[in-house]
Amino acid sequence: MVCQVRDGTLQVLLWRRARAPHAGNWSLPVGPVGLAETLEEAVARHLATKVDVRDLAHLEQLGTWSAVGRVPGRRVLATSYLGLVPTTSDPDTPHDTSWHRADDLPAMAFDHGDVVAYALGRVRAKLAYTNIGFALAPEEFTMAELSKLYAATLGRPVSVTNLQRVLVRRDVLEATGGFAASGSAGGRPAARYRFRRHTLEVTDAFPVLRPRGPATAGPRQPGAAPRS
Amino acid sequence: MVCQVRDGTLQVLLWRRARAPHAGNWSLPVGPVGLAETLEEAVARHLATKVDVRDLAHLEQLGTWSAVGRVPGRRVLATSYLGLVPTTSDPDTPHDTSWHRADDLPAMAFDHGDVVAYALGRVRAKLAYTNIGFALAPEEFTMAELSKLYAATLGRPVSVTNLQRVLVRRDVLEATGGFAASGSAGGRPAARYRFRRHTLEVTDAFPVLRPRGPATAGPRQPGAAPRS
DNA sequence: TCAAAAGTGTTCGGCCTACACCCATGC
DNA sequence: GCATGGGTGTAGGCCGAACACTTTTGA
Repeated sequence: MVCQVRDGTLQVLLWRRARAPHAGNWSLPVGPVGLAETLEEAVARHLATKVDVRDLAHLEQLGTWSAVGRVPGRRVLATSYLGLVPTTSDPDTPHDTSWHRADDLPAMAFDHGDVVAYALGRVRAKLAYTNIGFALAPEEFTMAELSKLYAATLGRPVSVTNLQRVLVRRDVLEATGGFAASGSAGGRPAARYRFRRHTLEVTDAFPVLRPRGPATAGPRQPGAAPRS
Repeated sequence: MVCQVRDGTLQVLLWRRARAPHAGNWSLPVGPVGLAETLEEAVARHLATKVDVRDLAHLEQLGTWSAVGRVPGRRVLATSYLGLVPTTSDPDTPHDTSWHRADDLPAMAFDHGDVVAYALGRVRAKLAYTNIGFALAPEEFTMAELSKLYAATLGRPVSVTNLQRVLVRRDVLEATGGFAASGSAGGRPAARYRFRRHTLEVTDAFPVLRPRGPATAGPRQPGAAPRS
């Protein structure tokens, strides 16, 4: 399942099926695995050739669906993946595919509705305890822009102030030193930030039942303050 | 991958392969999926018939491994599962299978070492934010016993005091009203507890970036997506 | 000088750890 | 009594949410 923040909302790329079963219904992009490729390679291949998605900033496996009747007529196991595309990418999708708002999805073919619901839950959860935002955001951004991106993904407003503090304290973001120009209405220019790393990391593992670490061991010490 | 707390340590059930490839090496119990069964049904079937594991208190999918050369000679995709067995169960395992301490595992066939490492990480993580302990613990227990179980799984000591407070606050445990007998050395009798629910629940979804709920909303509600 | 937008200081509350202290039992 | 083990009270720390306040710009 490929998703991207477009026009201020989280959207999912769907494909309208041409043939039976479920002809005319929306489904996720799918395809078979070759004998000489991994699942990840197969996913990347199908996405690139079928829907022109070549800028996957993150790809992770969700799970394998195996209900016996999930595809009528024959036995098909399907392993689903979550792919994230940054806002700066705009694939040249074919006519039978289009983006759909995550909060307004159509009925879907097979068990793809379950897959999408699971995937959306996972992205939203991971925003809270990993640096997964790197895969949705552009290379550089202001905190206001990042807040809008998070809000679009989560489906609710996100405080700019607290977002900045949390992500900087966790060392997920760093200031680039650059500033965005003020708008025509004036206002203080916004500092530009970037994600420190562009591979998925758990930045805040759940802390319960762990003994309190020695005060010196904490890599919790922040870097330099974002002002210079 | 089946695991259980035995003799105060977390152990994994392994099977010694008789034939090539990897003859003589330890591997996880495996088996093919039938055309008319789900993956979960296939796992339960193989575990029951091959290694007499019939008391799976919890079974969850881990992921699908697809490296091209993972099985020499032919293409095999494998979907791995995590199965948990409570301490009260003692399967009658055949001669070619045996339990191995999680902290002292042998070299393993195929990519099974990776699977085991991944599974152990998942169990340990989920102890912190779900009620997954129900699948390892007996029906009733004292807090001292549960603490030993957690310690065995996590590989480090767990404070009885704080474990009790955390799990009761989250409404994961409830007192049965019964008491364990004091030992011969005396001491106050320990209250007996049980897990309130015996299906996996996220009891403490990661709270970051969420607006503060209305104070009247009571204890935290579950329902967020699983984190993994 | 004022409005607008960004960033910081500070308070508040929740939750978890640690540790001291109280309770119940057998000898 | 007193040792032994279980349970509770309480203090301290960390972290995040909320919000007021300061900073920096354009008109």
